[in-house]
Amino acid sequence: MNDQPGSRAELPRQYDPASIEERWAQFWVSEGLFDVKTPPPGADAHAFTVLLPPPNVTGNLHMGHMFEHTETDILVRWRRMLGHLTLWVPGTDHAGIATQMLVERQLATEGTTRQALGRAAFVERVWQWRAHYGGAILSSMKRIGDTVDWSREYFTMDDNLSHAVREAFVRLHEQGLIYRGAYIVNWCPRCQTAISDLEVEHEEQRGKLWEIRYPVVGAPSEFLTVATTRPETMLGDVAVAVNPLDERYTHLHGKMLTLPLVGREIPVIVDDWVKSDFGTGAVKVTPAHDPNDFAIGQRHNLPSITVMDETGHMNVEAGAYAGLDRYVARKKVLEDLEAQGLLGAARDHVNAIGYCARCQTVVEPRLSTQWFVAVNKPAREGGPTIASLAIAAVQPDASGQKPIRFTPENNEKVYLDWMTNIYDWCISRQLWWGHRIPAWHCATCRKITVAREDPTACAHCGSAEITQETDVLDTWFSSGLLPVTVFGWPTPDGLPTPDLTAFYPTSLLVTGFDILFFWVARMIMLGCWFMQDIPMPNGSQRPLAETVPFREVYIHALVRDADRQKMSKTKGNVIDPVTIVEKYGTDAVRFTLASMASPGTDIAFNEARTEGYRAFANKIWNAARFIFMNVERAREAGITVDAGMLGHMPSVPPYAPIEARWIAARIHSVAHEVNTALGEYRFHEAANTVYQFFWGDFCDWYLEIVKLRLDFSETADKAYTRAALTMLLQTFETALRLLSPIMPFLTEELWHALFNGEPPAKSIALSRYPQGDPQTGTVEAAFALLQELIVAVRGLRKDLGVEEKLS
RNA sequence: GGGCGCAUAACUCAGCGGUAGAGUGCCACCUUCACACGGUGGAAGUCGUAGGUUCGAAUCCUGCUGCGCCCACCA
Repeated sequence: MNDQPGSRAELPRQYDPASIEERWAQFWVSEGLFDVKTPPPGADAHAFTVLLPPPNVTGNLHMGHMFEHTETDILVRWRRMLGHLTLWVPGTDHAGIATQMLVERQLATEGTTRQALGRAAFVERVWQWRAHYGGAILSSMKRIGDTVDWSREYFTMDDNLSHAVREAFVRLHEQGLIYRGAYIVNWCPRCQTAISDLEVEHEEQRGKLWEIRYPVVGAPSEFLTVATTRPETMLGDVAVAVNPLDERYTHLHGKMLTLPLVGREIPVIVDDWVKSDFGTGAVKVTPAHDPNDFAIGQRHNLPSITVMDETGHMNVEAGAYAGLDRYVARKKVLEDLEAQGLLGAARDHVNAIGYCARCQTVVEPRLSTQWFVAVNKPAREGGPTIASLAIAAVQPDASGQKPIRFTPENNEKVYLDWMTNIYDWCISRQLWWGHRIPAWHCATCRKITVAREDPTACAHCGSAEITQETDVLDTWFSSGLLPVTVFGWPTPDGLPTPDLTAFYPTSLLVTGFDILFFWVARMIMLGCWFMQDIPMPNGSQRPLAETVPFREVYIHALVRDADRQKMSKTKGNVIDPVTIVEKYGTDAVRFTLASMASPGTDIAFNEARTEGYRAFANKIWNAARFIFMNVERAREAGITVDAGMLGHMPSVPPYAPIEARWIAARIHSVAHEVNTALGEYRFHEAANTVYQFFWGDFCDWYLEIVKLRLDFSETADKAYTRAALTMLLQTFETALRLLSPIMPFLTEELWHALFNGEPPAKSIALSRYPQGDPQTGTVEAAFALLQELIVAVRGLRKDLGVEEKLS
């Protein structure tokens, strides 16, 4: 008759997660239990701060998210219960290229395009998309019990964050660290934008290495043979390069060649970069379509001829081939060369083809004008570079401590290798969805004005003929700033905001390997760079260790399907966490993920395992039913347990029954082990330890023995029964707290019920986490002996065919 | 071309120097008043392969085989 939360009346025989989870999820949010007020300056709050990797608003949460959120939430709940001021900041990411592509796809199904819509209308469409998916993501997070601070939830294109992005851009520009220029970049002909090296996926493919004979001018019947994998680019050749030491070609140095099919004359040049032992030892130089060729072109002052447009079709410079798709052009070029007898051998050749990570189109290296961040250039003579700070941030400082620590450790090496070999970062994208670059081009003097506020005139010549740059910023430029921007950077006075003082550096980042370079590295780069100028609260210079965006990075594994396949929408093997959660209960799914979360090992998610943990939840539920039932019986017999005894680690006098001394020792051991495991991100160990304790020790042994002690008859020794009952309740209550970071819903429900609706705190999540001392093992050893004896007797009984009821 | 990871019970995975573990599944018995999403008992692995170190190796080292991943401007 009483279905209020926290009522202990008449629990059903079977645990039904659906009947309680929505209720508690709502309660946690509506009560604002995990919202954190900024502590006043000077308060020593022991903050534990985590920034949630903002999910992309490209779709709903997937199992990988739930895994990441589960691990983080376990740690966050644990830290909170340890008494830290615990802040977990949620948000969502606009995910420029990814989201734009999905909306374009949606438009395609409606028979239209973004171009037909126009920029403003298209962006409006993307905002609608974002409203839908962003909302879905946030409600899923609530459903799975993430204890984030909802009052601080953000979207990467919120006004304040956009403002910060702009400030960062302007500041880097002022420091001479942002430049614009024509360079070879990875270009996706489908997305029609530049993409970064990281957004290119390489795949080895069998192809051909074609040899083409270039006639030598003034020497009839003499040729210089080059080798290429992309013959169509020859139309843009401006030279042929050979190694200066290659004696085969010494006589051709400085000679001119006739570029086949085009007729243009191009020089033979020498460059160390050319490897004599590859191909023919002669390289065609196409500066507009190859990064190495571009570098050669720079060294030798060669022109660049672009023969392909932004859609991957040949342009007017390609003459007769203009308008052809790049692969059609390739075929035709080969045919025409063949016809002219200029095509040599076509050798089998394996090389790595680059694909756009978003749409899988083959990427084209292309000369185009882009914006870059100079990562290896100091802002002032002798000063640090962005990369140098990001390198120092993971290496031991003067005190021998690493400002940032990676778990698993080997990720540190991967990070360092990447950061030490880093190139300038191309941050411009020819997209419509994102932060527009705050630069204005002057039609009069052609110069560029970069400004904090939208200018009305050119800063150089005063002309009003200015138009804003159409490019937007790489998504990761804005998300890379999040650790500072969510806490109020930039500040008008250049001093740390109260939030920065209290919460920066954040304590921990839990994220996947796939965004180690994209995001983790960029946060370190930008965080260290901008925070070096923000003094410490006492006005002193901020040391490197206080500029880092986070002190620890935990890199989690990947969730795969039961067959170890990577989950992907195209394969159709994506597991929707909400579906699974509705089927088994959130706690069972969380427990599954935790129990399999061994650092560094991918998870093959299979439901069979979840079924097992659903049974575990049911076991806990029924243990509670049993206990509550006995509390009720005891009350009827005039025996009550002092609620003041609850909330502490069970302790027993030496004369207490052995099972009481044993379970007390066990829960101390278990608490100790679980705390240690969580401190080392060993989720599976924590989960298995509590599982083993609750089912194996508490239910199978302790509970069975306690049954014999609970005598409510008239003649019973009430003090004796009361002591047993107290110990039982105390242990159970402790176990609930121990379990609650992993199974927050069930433990919340039972905890409130245990206190009969009058718990000592609004939520079990606000209670204290059990702490235990390692045990000497004497009681445990003695009890183990007893267990062995009982098992032996049971076996004997079975062997002899004695009926169990006879005892 | 560099670098990394994994191979343990039918399945999914722990263990990582000292007598092989868990969940699921399987077999037998038990519907006993918390729970059949249960209880009790049980079967099940020459820990990929070949060597080496050690008193002792699934656990450390080396080679091999098979998967998988990351990084890379040799046309």
